[in-house]
Amino acid sequence: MTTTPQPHSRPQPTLPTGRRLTPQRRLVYDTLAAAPTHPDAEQLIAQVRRRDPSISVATVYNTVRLLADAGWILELRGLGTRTRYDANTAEHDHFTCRACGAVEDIPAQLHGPYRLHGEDLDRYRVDEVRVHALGLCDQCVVEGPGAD
Amino acid sequence: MTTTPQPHSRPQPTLPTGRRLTPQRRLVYDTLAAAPTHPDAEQLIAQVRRRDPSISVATVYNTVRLLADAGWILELRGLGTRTRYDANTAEHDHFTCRACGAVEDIPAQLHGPYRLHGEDLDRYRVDEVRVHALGLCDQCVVEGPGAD
DNA sequence: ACACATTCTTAGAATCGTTCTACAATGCGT
DNA sequence: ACGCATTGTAGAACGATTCTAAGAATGTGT
Repeated sequence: MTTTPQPHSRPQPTLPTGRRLTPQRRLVYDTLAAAPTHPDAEQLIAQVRRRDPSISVATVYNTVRLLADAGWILELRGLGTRTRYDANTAEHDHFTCRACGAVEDIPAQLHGPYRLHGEDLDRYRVDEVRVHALGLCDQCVVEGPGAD
Repeated sequence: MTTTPQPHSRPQPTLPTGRRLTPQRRLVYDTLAAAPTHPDAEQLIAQVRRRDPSISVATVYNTVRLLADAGWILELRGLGTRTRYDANTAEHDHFTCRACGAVEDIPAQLHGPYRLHGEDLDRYRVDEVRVHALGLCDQCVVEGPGAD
């Protein structure tokens, strides 16, 4: 990593009108912002409960939806069966390890610009392109291509 | 379309040993191969039932899994909430319309090569890159940018 | 500080998409 | 035609997510 972002800084201090940043919500956001890999709901709930065992499943689900709508976090669908959550809202792509299932960010500057071209493009009004790489992470390559 | 593939040709006439291409399975495959957009399970079941109303939900689910394992079709996760199915197994990307939810193929030659670069790439052993574009399809642009 | 309206958290029920189970029906090799 | 593995069906079961109802907490105006 060349830059060191503050994991606890709130990128968008605005929630929809009337909605409050409660301790539970702050806890969910902070927990997610501190997670290196992008947890799914079950993992996030477990991590959050280490700090507040009384928080309910519904509160975490409600909170991630609220935070996603507000633009504080990203909901990642399609990286596997479950929805994963990502506190990094800067433009970036994702890498999934086929062996261990871990999901990592790929900084946007690590890949060249993706550009659609061709005559058929008249049919598309593209405003976002998501890139998802799959393969083996460093650790799984080391630990044993022959194992399993 | 510049090329005109035969929708009813079977790309891989091999199923796992002992598994038969039954009328129900052929119907599911043919229906999917004839669908312009990539249906989810519910849509596919409805389309299949127009030709065979007695086919069961489980049969369609079992069949798409079998066909996917055999490489006849692709399971598309992450384009929305539900899994969608695609009889086009050639390399290509996908476009999702934010307005109507339709999913279309983007031929691989319509975009430039995606290439990872940078020193951090030592950590990734990428073997596949999926690209997903989002925006508005031709029809939804025409029908009304202001009409939500 | 008090009353009030709004928002929040909680536990459990409900829902949605998908998979599993049990059993009858089918089809292939002999 | 017989035996046996494979298949199709309906419905139950399952896991992830969302909804509901009720009470608790918060903020505001006085």
